[in-house]
Amino acid sequence: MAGDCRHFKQKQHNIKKGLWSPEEDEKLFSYIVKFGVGSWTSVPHRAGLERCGKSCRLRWVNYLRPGLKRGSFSKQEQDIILYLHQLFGNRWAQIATQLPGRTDNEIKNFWNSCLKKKLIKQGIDPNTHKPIFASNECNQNIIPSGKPVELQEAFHMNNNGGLTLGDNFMKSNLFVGESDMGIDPMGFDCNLFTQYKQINRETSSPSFDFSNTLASRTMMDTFIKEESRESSSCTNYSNMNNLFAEICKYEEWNASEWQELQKVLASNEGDLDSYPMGLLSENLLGAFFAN
DNA sequence: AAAGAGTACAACCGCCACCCT
DNA sequence: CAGGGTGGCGGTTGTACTCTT
Repeated sequence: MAGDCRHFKQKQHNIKKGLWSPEEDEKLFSYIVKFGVGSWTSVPHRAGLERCGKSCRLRWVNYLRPGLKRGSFSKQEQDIILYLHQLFGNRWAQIATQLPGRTDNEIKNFWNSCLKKKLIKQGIDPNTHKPIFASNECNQNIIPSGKPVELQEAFHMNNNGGLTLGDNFMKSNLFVGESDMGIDPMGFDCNLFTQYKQINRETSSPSFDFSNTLASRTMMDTFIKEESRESSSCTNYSNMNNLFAEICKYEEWNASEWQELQKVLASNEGDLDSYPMGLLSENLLGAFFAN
């Protein structure tokens, strides 16, 4: 079968399985840092490992890759997972794109071992995110019950019970992109920030009100899903400057503030904390400088 | 202290889609 | 167009650790 190690052109004997030793980690890490990945098929041989390429790839992606967060999920991360799972279902890779430093495997494990049970305990069907014994579908909100503060602020409910992207949507940490933690700045515009900008470009209303109708909910779901689907073919470093400009425009910076940032970017130094850039981390700027 | 149960997480498996020849 | 190679994904299993009795 193509999915197992057989399709990584390797002899089947001497293929080690199971947990990775620190020595193996060291070999793989130093090889990739030195030479990059190239073809995973050739990595084990070149790195002196008795593993299949697929196993090496998995170890790198899920464990060794720089920028990965370790440790337990924060309340905010849990809220985001809950929300995105309601939108995407078990599309862990999609969900992971919105959680910088977390891998799809990690999120999947966390869901299966913890969040799922939590929901069931609360009487919520983890598949549908609706109360298990609920009969009236109209009463179900798109935001999970026990609405997380962050999400509430980002997607606040209007008087009709509809969903509105509020001003705080931009400011919420939902917009801390992949570039935070210093990973994958190439994928920055895959995140909800771009989706929001897209929405604002395509609609005249600055708040883009989603009333609580099936049609509008479907519209929003579809929109986000479509945007996410496009995520693999997104930006490159050259877009970063435009991105900064966009953010500054949104933040309504004046000309002098913008010039100040340009100076900092040019001089590659300065105290970035003093800038009103809640969405941008120093790591993002670091990635920008590094380019 | 030991054994069994439960939990968390790492790793594997099988399938699919894409690319290249 | 067909077929092989490869990377990526989601589901599942295995294992180490923790908790409970």
